[in-house]
Amino acid sequence: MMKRITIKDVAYKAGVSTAAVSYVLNGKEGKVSETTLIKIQKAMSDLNYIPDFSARSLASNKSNLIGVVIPQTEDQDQLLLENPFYSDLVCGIESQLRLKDYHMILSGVDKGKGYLDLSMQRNLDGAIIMGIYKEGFYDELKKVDIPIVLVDSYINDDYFKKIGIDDELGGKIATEHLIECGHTNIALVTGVIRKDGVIEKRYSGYKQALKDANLFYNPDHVFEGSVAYDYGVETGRLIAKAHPEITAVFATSDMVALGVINGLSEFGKSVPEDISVVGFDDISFTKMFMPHLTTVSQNITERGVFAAKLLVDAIEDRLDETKSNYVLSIELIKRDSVKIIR
Amino acid sequence: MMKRITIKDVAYKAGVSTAAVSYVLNGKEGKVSETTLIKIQKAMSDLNYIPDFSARSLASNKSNLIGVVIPQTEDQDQLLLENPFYSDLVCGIESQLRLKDYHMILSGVDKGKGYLDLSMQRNLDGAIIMGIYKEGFYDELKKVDIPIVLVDSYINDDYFKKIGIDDELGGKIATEHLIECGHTNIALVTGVIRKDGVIEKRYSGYKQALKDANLFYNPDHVFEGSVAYDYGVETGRLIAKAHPEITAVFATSDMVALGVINGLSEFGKSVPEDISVVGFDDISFTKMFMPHLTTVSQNITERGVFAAKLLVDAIEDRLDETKSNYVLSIELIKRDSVKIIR
DNA sequence: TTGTAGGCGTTATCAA
DNA sequence: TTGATAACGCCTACAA
Repeated sequence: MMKRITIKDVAYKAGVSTAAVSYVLNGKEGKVSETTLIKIQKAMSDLNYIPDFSARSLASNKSNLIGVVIPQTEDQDQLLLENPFYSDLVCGIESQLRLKDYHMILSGVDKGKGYLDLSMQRNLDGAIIMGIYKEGFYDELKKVDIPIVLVDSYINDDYFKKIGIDDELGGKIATEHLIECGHTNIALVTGVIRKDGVIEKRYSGYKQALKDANLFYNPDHVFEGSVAYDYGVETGRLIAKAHPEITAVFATSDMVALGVINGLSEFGKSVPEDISVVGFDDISFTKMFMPHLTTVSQNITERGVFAAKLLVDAIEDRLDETKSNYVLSIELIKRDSVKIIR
Repeated sequence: MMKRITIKDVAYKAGVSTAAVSYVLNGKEGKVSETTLIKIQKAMSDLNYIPDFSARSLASNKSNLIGVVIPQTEDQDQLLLENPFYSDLVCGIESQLRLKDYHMILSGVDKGKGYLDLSMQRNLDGAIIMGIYKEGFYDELKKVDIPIVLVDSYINDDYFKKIGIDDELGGKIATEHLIECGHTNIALVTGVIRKDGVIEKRYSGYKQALKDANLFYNPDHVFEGSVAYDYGVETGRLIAKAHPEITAVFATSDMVALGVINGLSEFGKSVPEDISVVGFDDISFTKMFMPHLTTVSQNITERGVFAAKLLVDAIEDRLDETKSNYVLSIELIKRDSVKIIR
């Protein structure tokens, strides 16, 4: 192991005190004279000095570490990174954090255990949490007292910065589009509708659109299971077999939409000829899938970037304290999975 | 912020010295008596003690942090996490690391900059590097003197632990399968063939299979560009338009294979009826794609788990020092994208 | 088996 | 504008 170059070595070489070095390290301009600044900078680069963040964190309580939490599979074993929605988000977050000189600890959260441990152990400067968790989880989070950005959560608590989209509107425009195209029997295929979750809002939007169009809301046409691909397949089959009246499907995630399409096709139903499908998310994968999916786009990577930027701003104290909800725009992208039937 | 509980508080509450607490913290059994052990444990849980890893890292040079590096997009901006191959791998790594009480810093590496900085700053205990980088990168890595696991690299240096598959064999069995099915004009669609990379080996396997079957190797049938989806589309179109003689394609990644299939279909060619395709990787996506892709499976998530396990073993010094290459098994998964033509 | 105390690399306070 | 020096929380000889 190469001997570690410390602030002392730099100070010695530059002929100044460690305090001076620390000042320039932390960009405390004005604390040192031009000449010493230059001496120190030279010494640092000559010696190839690399600061030790552990020491810095110990002394200053600032770690430049951000915790990023994403949901896990049911068995709490694997991260849901295979879901392109989350991986896109993480990409955005990472690129922005790196830009701002932060590092990211990506992890799931163990069942039972909370996130308190990790945040305290590592002196996290902040955290980005995706998905929704049980109540106690958030209470714990508050105890740590660091800035936290919640992605896709309708938790009603101004302590947290929340970034999301207007999910209700999303559900509404997706459904409206189908209605405009002449569909009246529109199924909803969705994940579990839980309080404070995005799904609940999309569901509301769906119902609202039906109501606005004076269409009958049929609970039998709501298929509530999961937003994963497999549930889509299952439901697609079911619709093909048992619901000839259904001519369109609004799926609350692209993944489940793709599943529906494949499930339908197993029974000879094709999209959009026989049944129209609208998805939600606009994951990068959809471009590879035939037919190209009409979907509600939410610019996922950009959201990751935004979340990271917001968090860093909060950490570095240049944020409007009062604002806690940030809503990004969405857009219906019309592609080839919807047929006009009148 | 809740006042931090330190080792001192615990010691005081348990009526022992801080040293004793530190001993039990580090599982130095035998250093403390049964009774003090119990007292300390009680004090720890009563006070809800959470150790500070920064301090620990500073004092002991052990951070329980692992660096994980994955390749980035060309512009060095975003991680390639949208590539399910990497996200699956990361899932495997994370789950295993969490199990062993390590955390993961996931990052790309900035152009120009090396990885030395991050590893030194954070006192990384080890690193997992995916993909291949330029020579200097590895030299730097060695300077840090921590265990390193390389995924998918044929770098010839025993300093690093390498985990991979027999890519040459993979290329061979994929091609052989096509040959067995009667194909003689088999195109190769692949990423850039670079030294010490996996692609080079798969390419060798391809050539070897042709040779073994006394088939003519036609350089015009090698399409070398990238392993990304878009290049596949492009090449699929090209083959459809300009290469009627080609009846089969071996694509060196599933992503590019899917691209080829879609590119072909744009010109009315369907798989496997008109052209057969074999992929490589067996990413989780393939199950959603029609036709189901015949591919060389490499059990990606498990590889991630294995890489993490290997690294932790190396860090904790229970590894056979002499062994530096670990080769995991692969398997040809026959699905629906290959047609028997004789 | 237990406790004391110095040190890890940095920041920050306070004098100079 | 500088420089000693005491924290920060933990580990680990060394001594008791």
